[in-house]
Amino acid sequence: MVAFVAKVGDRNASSDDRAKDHLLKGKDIMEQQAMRMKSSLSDDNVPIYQDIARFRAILFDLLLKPHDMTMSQGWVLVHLLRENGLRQSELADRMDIATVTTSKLIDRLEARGYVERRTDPHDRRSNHVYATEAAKNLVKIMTHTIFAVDEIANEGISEEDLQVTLKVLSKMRGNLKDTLARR
Amino acid sequence: MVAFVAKVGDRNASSDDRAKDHLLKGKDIMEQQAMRMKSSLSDDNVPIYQDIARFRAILFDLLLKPHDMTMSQGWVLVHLLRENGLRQSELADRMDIATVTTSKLIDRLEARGYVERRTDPHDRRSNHVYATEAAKNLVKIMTHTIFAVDEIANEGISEEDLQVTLKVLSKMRGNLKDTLARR
DNA sequence: CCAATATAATTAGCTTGCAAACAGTAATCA
DNA sequence: TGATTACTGTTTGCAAGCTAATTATATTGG
Repeated sequence: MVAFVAKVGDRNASSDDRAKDHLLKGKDIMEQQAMRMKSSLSDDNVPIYQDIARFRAILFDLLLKPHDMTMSQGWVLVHLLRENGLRQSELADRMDIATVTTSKLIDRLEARGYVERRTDPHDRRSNHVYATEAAKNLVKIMTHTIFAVDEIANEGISEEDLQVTLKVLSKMRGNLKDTLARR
Repeated sequence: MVAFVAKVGDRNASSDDRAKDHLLKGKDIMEQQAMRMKSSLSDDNVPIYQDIARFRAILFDLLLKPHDMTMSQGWVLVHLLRENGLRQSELADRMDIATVTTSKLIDRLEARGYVERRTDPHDRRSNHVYATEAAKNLVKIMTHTIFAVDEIANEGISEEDLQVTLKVLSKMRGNLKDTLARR
């Protein structure tokens, strides 16, 4: 399997490209080369974040299916049982998703009786969302499912390497979040 | 910020739970505890794979928007320019996505003239997909975009830690893929 | 040779995510 | 006070992913 970066590297080095390159903001070729080596070992490692997230979601939803629940909806309940009565916008903040996404997640949860919307009497724009009794079981199930998925994903990985990885991923998330926040 | 695993840990240790625990397959409490420590530093680190994938996709699509392209569609073109004429099912294999997803991605790309379907004369069930001339520019843009996203995401992370992380993520992807393959 | 099975692509229908546009409400400032 | 500005949530419309079912074609076993 040939590395993607190696394959397209030559094409990239053309003066034509250099001239109209605004994505890399005028870094010189050597710097670009260094960055390229750093950013990904091979083409197979570029979409790896997407792949892992997708596989984890499939596995998660597979394990949650018998309990009439999905990963995303489960996370809503986890957040609410930690801070019950959050406004929808606060919930969106906690989960780093758009308010419109929260809105639809709550629709589905409310339809099945897991949560309840109550309008704030002091600010009638706001809905506070409360987890119902039915939701409480789900958190135990979520906990089990998280462990089950992690157990599978982390098989054969040393504790030390895993710690480094979690530290790095945490930094990455911060970098990306900051960039998207100030766009 | 209190760790999720710590908060729900006590509830988990109840004998009731242990009895009907089938997700963790009878591991004893100490083992569960160890696994718990290993799997995630805190609740904030559980959905981190989803977050990073989502943020990367948003950033990717933001950078590709001026070029009338999305991340997922761009990857199709990258694969086709490496192995032109792949069948749809082969493309799905390469990208680790379902064939139905490939089908729709190709629909959108074909509508804008980036790819072309040609029925296999020897097996009329199969379509071979060819990238057109219009697609070739996109690969250069994809390359730039990958670098731009990685540059942002990897800011302030040591080369050494990044290597460890990519090695770990690669293993994780393998673990998850294998598990999903044999379900 | 034909019936059963397998494979390739699509259709239908769902979830989760986004952006843009809207309505309703609250807050600010002139 | 009244007009403008800002915030909260929803509607609409789309992309990208999935499963399940369908259609058409190949392959295989009896």
